[in-house]
Amino acid sequence: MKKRKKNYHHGNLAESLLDAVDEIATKFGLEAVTLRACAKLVGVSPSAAFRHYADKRALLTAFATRALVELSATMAAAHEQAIENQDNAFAAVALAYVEFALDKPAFFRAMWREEGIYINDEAYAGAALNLRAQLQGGFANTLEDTDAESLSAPELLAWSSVHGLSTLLVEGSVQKEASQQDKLQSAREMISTLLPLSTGV
Amino acid sequence: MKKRKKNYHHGNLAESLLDAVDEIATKFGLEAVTLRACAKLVGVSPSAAFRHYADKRALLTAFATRALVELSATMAAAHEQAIENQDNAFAAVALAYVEFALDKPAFFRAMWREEGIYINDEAYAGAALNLRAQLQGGFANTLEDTDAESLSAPELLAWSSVHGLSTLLVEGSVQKEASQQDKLQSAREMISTLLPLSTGV
DNA sequence: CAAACAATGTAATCACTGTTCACATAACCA
DNA sequence: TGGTTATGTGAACAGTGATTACATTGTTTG
Repeated sequence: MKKRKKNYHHGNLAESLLDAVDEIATKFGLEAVTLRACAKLVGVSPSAAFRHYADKRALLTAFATRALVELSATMAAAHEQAIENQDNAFAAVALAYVEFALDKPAFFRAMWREEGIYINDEAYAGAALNLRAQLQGGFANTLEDTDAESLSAPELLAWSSVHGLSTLLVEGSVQKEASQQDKLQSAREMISTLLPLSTGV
Repeated sequence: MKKRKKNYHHGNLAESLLDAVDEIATKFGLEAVTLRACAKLVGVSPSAAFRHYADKRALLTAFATRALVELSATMAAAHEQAIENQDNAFAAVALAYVEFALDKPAFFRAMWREEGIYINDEAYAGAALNLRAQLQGGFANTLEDTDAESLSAPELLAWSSVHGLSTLLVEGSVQKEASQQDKLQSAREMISTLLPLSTGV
């Protein structure tokens, strides 16, 4: 975090650019993220970015990867704490998913869009795979886990519903005017409707 | 559909531009949709578009509206046919939702993005409301419908899961390599897993 | 230690984007 | 008929991502 001044070489421009994306996306939305704005925010010429990222799309892919990692960490923490408290791990992880989307909509939006990121990028694909494992891990306590590779129907339903609710809330298709609290409450109710899946089998 | 040639005035440029968006988005993806490309496709100067749409965003909003209307119609048809066949109406409507997303990913993508369209546009909001009614109507047979205005927990779960699965499939986060058939099969399984949760009041 | 080399940043420039403005043309209506 | 409105044109504008030749710094090695 040290800021040496007057440095021709920035030090770790790659990471700083991601911070810039974060800041701009959080403040003004993903569509407002521009290569030049990021460069200016970091205090560097626009073309400098291309030394670290082949593309704007590559930059966004790196950002999406960071988002995936953060979400994984959030879910892992929720999982751990639920086990400590002897709460239902599935419900905790599912709620953490929605909560993350509500807290950091720019992150959440950036994570999944096939157009706009390089979905086959190695780091991205790895993070996505890891998140999926995290999801299945979160479900593992409660859901029938037939195959480690493919998602079982209950697992797919769980992920789909949680992901879908997050999307609908973030995009304003549902409860546009509601408070964060109300949205979370809806999420809780939806998740509890989902719970019978976990007790069976 | 008549194409009068050499007309300085196009006739119904507004609609034709939407067709152009459709064509380009379907062929090359939503991100490839450019005002100039649409204009060229229609055979008109770029600035002509602004006589009919205030913005590029307004054009995309109109396109999203069209998509919503089509989806509503698709679901209505599925609903009707299910009743004829004495099939489960909810399952039919839900499957139609996913099927639409898979068939017309550009439409589906365009429908929901808050950034990129004017979510408060009158026509758009109306179509969205109508779709929601359509959804609740589809569920009405099987789901407990407590309140016409707000979504009940089972309704929210139903919409969320169907919407989430569609998103995950369209964005390639799940079953990226699978065939259309396999994806639909997964959808069917997920929906049938969902059924007991929704019907059991 | 200095010279060669690689890594990193800059400035100028390109094609393309959405958008605007003054103007041209056609349709409509009194 | 003539004038008003609706619609389309062409030339511009600033802003975008991207490339190129060049400048600066950090690192390695003889």
